[in-house]
Amino acid sequence: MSPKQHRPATIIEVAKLAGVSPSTISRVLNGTAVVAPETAQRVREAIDQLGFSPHPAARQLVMNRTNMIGVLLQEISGAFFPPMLKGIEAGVREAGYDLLIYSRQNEQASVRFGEHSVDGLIIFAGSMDEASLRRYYEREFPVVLLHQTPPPDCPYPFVTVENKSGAEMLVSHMIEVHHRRRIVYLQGPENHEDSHWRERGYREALQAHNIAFDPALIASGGFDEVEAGDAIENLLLDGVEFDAVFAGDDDAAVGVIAALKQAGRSVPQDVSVVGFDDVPFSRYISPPLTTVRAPIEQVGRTAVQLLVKCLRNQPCEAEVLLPTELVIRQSCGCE
Amino acid sequence: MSPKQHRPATIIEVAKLAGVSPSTISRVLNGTAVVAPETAQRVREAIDQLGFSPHPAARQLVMNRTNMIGVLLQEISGAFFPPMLKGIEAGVREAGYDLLIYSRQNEQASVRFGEHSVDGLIIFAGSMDEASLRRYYEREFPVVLLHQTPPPDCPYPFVTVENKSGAEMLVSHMIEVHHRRRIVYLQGPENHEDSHWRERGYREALQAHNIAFDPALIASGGFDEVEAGDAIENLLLDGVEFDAVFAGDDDAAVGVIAALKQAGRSVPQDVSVVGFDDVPFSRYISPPLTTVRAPIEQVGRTAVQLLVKCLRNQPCEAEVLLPTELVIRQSCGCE
DNA sequence: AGGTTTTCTGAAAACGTTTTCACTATTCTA
DNA sequence: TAGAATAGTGAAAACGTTTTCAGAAAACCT
Repeated sequence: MSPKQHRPATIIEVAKLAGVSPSTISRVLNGTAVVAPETAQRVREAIDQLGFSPHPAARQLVMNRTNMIGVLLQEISGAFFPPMLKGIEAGVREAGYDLLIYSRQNEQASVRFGEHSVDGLIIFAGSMDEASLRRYYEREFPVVLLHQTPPPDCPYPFVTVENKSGAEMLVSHMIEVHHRRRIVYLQGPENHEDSHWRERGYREALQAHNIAFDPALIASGGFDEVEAGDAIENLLLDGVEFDAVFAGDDDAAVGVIAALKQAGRSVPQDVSVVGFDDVPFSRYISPPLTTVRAPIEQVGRTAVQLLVKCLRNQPCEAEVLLPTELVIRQSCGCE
Repeated sequence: MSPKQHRPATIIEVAKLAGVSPSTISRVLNGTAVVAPETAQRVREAIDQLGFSPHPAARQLVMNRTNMIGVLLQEISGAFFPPMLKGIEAGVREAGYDLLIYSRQNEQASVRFGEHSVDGLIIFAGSMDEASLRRYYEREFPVVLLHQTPPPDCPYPFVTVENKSGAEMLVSHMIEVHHRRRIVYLQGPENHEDSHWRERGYREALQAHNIAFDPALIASGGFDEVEAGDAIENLLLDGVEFDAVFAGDDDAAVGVIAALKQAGRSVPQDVSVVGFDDVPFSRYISPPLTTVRAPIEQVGRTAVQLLVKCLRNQPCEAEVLLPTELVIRQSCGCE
């Protein structure tokens, strides 16, 4: 059908073939003005015949928008990101945009990243320093934050989950039904807001049950399987007594369980272990993991929806907090 | 530092400030010609002062390349895609490109997708029909295929793993060391090439040990947890006798194990179960899964490297087959 | 029937770069 | 010292769209 030309057809060739001006082609393409039905028909035929599709760069240049949404994150790995990414992808698709992924493993985010490469940016916690963020804000560049509250002087919208109440449910459960009293908490990466709120929930649950907070029971698990395993190992080596572990997240929990077994402690008889997030494999590990379900996919999708509202200059929530839900399995000691 | 202008600076303003022509700015920006050291210095200062960065669309328009690589896949979920994506991301980053993700959940891939939006495309098995693929080939659009051999008339490069020998190792192991003779194979999604080769390996292992192939032992597991579980349930209901299951992949294997336990069969005492891929959680399920390690991340990275070679008109392998490796854990019956 | 609105279309400017070509000043060659 | 090569720079065309403006033809009014 279409000729074997190496260069794809341009709007001008289509115009010539249809016997009209480029303006008219543009109009039927975008429905931006009414054109006579017969003309439109001729144009459509010409388009088909040449297999024409408009050059995005040309369009971007004149319209000053790319129709792309960017997402900035630290790394794709872990059990946590895939569902989040999936939600983002779905949201982006629904809204008719394309998705540009930036994972800056360790490099600093380029100051001017995405400035005109994308129409808006979704930034995951910790992927960008405050200074850069502020620069975006000054330029009124659309951004929504994920699992991170913005600094007060650049009030970007953000979406996250109810970390504190989730954590509270978790440790209250271990205290109330399994009578645990010495519960260790494994912190996430430094300055990770999720970790901060989970620790708050942990402390409040302790307090509500009149259990004194013991700093010796806090260690760093990095939301990471091996780091968490090492942390537990060290605790054991140091002779710290504990009968339960709130691992921070599910990834860390599997590391904890492995380390505990390795050391000859049985889970959940000797020590209860709980995670956070309810990633897909949590139900399959041994013992099946008691955790809190975070609507990860929904977080991603919601973020996109917020961003799109901003892009359309529609009013948009300043923050959304998605609910979490306790899911009891067996690693806490339940049957 | 930079003025609070709403519109970012253009190359022309930089040129004015530095007292040179736009051409010169372009030259120091791209190092495309030698410019006097003092001039270059002045230009760099002007660039910094205005916080200038070139508009990608303008550049794309004139250079006719986007500096983006696209990846087309069906869905981000499953344990398989994240590592693959991670590898792709790493490769893309290394090569200095950006990554555009297209997941077409169920919609057909637009015929002209990516034609000028990306410089090249990585297409995962089954994400594009042959007709569209052929159209790309006619237009000499750079593509590399993932886990799929191209049709003979469009010999695009492809990368995949040694499915056949991996499967062979797996079932030979079950035959030789665990004396299994009635081994079911759960096929993947229809026309999935990985599944095809794994079945070949399965059959050859059978044959090598003089075990007759029994069609009753073949069912469809879809490389999916619940589909695989259902398949096993049905086999059990139909009274089919078997003492081992090669589940097709790891996702399916967890479904199989769950279904077996549900039915009161113990794994691995009553029946051996093995998967394929060695996704991260495989070691943590109960019992730990015997499987074959496929270098998934490496597959993604290699694909990008091939694609980049094509983009640079360097010679590039027509196919690369990454080796697989047996990893013995306990679901087969080993200790 | 004459004026006014409406409908449809085209010319041309703009978007922000890269690149070719030509030109000047400088350095080299013999 | 004259001519030739070289280094450094600028003017302007090109990339492929969208959009503003204005004009022609057709339809509508009274």
